[in-house]
Amino acid sequence: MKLSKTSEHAIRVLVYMAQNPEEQFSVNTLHETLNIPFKYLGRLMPSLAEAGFIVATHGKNGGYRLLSNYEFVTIASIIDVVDGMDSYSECILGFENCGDGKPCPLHNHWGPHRDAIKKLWETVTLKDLAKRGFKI
Amino acid sequence: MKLSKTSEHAIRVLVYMAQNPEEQFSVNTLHETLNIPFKYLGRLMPSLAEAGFIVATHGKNGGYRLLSNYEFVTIASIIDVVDGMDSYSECILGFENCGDGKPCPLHNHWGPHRDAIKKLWETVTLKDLAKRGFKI
DNA sequence: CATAAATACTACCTCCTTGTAGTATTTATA
DNA sequence: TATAAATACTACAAGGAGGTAGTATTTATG
Repeated sequence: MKLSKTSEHAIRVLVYMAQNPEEQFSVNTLHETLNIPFKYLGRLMPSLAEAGFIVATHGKNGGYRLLSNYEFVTIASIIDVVDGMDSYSECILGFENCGDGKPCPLHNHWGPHRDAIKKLWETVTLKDLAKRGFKI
Repeated sequence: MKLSKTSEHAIRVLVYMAQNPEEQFSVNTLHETLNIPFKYLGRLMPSLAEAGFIVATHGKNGGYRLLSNYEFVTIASIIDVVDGMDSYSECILGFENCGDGKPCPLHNHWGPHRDAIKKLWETVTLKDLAKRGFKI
């Protein structure tokens, strides 16, 4: 029922960056602004770059900048990179082949909620979340 | 987005027992029927007994039996014992004081789903789930 | 009373997540 | 060209979840 800490961090960083999508941010700035451990963030950012959300500039005055497709980056695509989206398709009781044909006791109760949340994450984009006035 | 393995086990055990609520089950029987590790189950059951879901009979021919209030035992009360229900009230991004007044970027999207699932777990009882034909 | 079969307890092991530390590499600039 | 400031890489440490193992305790029964 929770995101991993790493997913929380990733979403917060990217939403924060999306509030000033043209700006370049150093890891140190993000660390100080968002209260995310510096070294941990320094390991997360390259994976977000590899995933195609951001791009790094090396050397002095370097940092990270959002890619221009950020308007279409969904929460699901972020979770997918960090945690994986598997749990949003799987049985809540862990049965491999639970489904409409052979449901577990919770299947009919849980399925609609799980699907609704999955669809939510697949629909909401960084742009949707980048409005000011939110706690980041 | 997942229950812990231990919660999965606890729910499966209790739903299975609720299908024959008068019967007494040994840990070994439950282990073999439900494919839950014997020793792990042997540690889980006393905690379910302490929580008031089941009662143990010691010695030869002993085992566990559901208590008579099982009809009113909710999924939430089981999760509460094993995992805790805290995450069903907390902010999805981990903000301590996220709320309607000072929402995080996901608060308005996530809150309704989180609340709906919490209500579901607080509503569904072992009796509701004990119907036959389910995969246990 | 001895034995068998059951729960109860305690210690340990492994893996994953989170976080920390140090060092290498890259690049702007005085 | 030397320095400073940034990312990149790699190893390690702490803690919790899941699982294993062994032993103690309880009790029915021959």
